[in-house]
Amino acid sequence: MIEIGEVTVPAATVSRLPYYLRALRDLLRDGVTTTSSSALAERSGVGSAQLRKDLSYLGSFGTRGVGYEVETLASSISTALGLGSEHRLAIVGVGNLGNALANYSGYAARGFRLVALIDADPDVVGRRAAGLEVEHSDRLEEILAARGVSMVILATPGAAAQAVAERIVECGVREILSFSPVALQLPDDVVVRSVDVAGELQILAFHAAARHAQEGATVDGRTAPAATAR
Amino acid sequence: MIEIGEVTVPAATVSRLPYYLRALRDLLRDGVTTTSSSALAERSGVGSAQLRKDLSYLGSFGTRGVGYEVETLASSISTALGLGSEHRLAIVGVGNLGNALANYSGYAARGFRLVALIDADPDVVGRRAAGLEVEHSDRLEEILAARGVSMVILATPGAAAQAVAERIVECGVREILSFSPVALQLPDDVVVRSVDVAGELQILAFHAAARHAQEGATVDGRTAPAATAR
DNA sequence: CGTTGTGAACAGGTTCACAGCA
DNA sequence: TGCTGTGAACCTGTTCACAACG
Repeated sequence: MIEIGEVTVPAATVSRLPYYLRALRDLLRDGVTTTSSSALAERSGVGSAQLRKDLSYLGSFGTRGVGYEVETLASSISTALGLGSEHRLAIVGVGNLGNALANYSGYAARGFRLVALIDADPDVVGRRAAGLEVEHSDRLEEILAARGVSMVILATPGAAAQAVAERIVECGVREILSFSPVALQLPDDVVVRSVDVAGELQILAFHAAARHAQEGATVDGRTAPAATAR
Repeated sequence: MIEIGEVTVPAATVSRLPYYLRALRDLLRDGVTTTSSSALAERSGVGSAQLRKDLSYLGSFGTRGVGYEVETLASSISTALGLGSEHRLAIVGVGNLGNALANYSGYAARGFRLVALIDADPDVVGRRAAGLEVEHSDRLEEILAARGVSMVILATPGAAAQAVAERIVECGVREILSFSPVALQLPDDVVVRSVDVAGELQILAFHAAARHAQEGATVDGRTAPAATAR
């Protein structure tokens, strides 16, 4: 649970707000002005009760018997998410993935501004992407301070991640989105969201194995790749 | 909860198995042969009770008073995750992100084999990445069938995602890792894991807003500037 | 002894079902 | 009438604390 102002919002709710916001923006684009919890929930991939309960943590935005005004609700969620103020973003680690993330075009529309690209590899330093030049990580502290960076996307190799993260935190950054597959040890007040592509694939592999185990069992009784039983 | 063989494993547990596996591989690399639940938990970023409970769903792997043998445990988890058999992988949508994902080098080591790159853009078709040539999505069904693809990474623009996903499912693929920021409407037996970079940033923004609201409130009631430590 | 494996207590999140209201 | 907002019931997952045991 996360406190904001005098309200408390469950972490699970916060993690769904971006879905609602996206669905609302799609509706706006399509010229829809009013929607209902069930219609919006379907677009967001959740249940309608879930959606209403989530919104109830932020306030009361709908009209009973009618539904929600798309534009109003979108801006309310947007405000709750803190997208009113601009967040200045740096990408540290500009390999394949960091480069792809730099070229992502959706930052500005969502209140983020990419202001620095940083890497340790001399071959990468000096390259340009997204209108920025990649700068050397020796100057990391200087750059983060000068550009007023408040959020960092960390896309370094795993071996470098912990050390770099510590330097970043030392600069006062408290929100990090990490793509490095390591559990970062950082002070409690630092928020780290972690995206791990290989891990996601492994989770899918587990589901595949479960499916095959079941089919194997029901179809012909032979063992499919399964858990080492107890 | 997910059934595999005669065992039932909570989804939350499955989502942590990759962390444990990674930590174990790091230990192996460092030549460590034995570890304890608390040491392994620390490396994985979870509590030790959590780790032991998670492992208990898969079986009993440790020695009381001693701990776990790193290699044995790693291979047990690996088997549970279905990484024994090879999973044939296609990337659909080879833009910035798809390209970066194609160049990721860790697939083979984790039991995945990238066997096709597919895109709808004629400018992209024909390019090479990771030893493969990008092929046109007109031939998607043909390619997935011929290569025995069982898992797909979907990295198309949002507008195309739903339609492409339906074609993929039609080919018998039941595990999809999507990077497109839309809630895919697919049959219940299809497992979709979704990674949304913009969404993750928005969640971080919420945390930043919460932090500022608190500081602003306690400091002087006005909105506080940047997060200079607490 | 020291560490695992696990029942039992707890916490958090989801779903239900309906009262409240335009 | 129909949809929102929400207390209460339910369910899932986490943490505690200790018995089991090499």
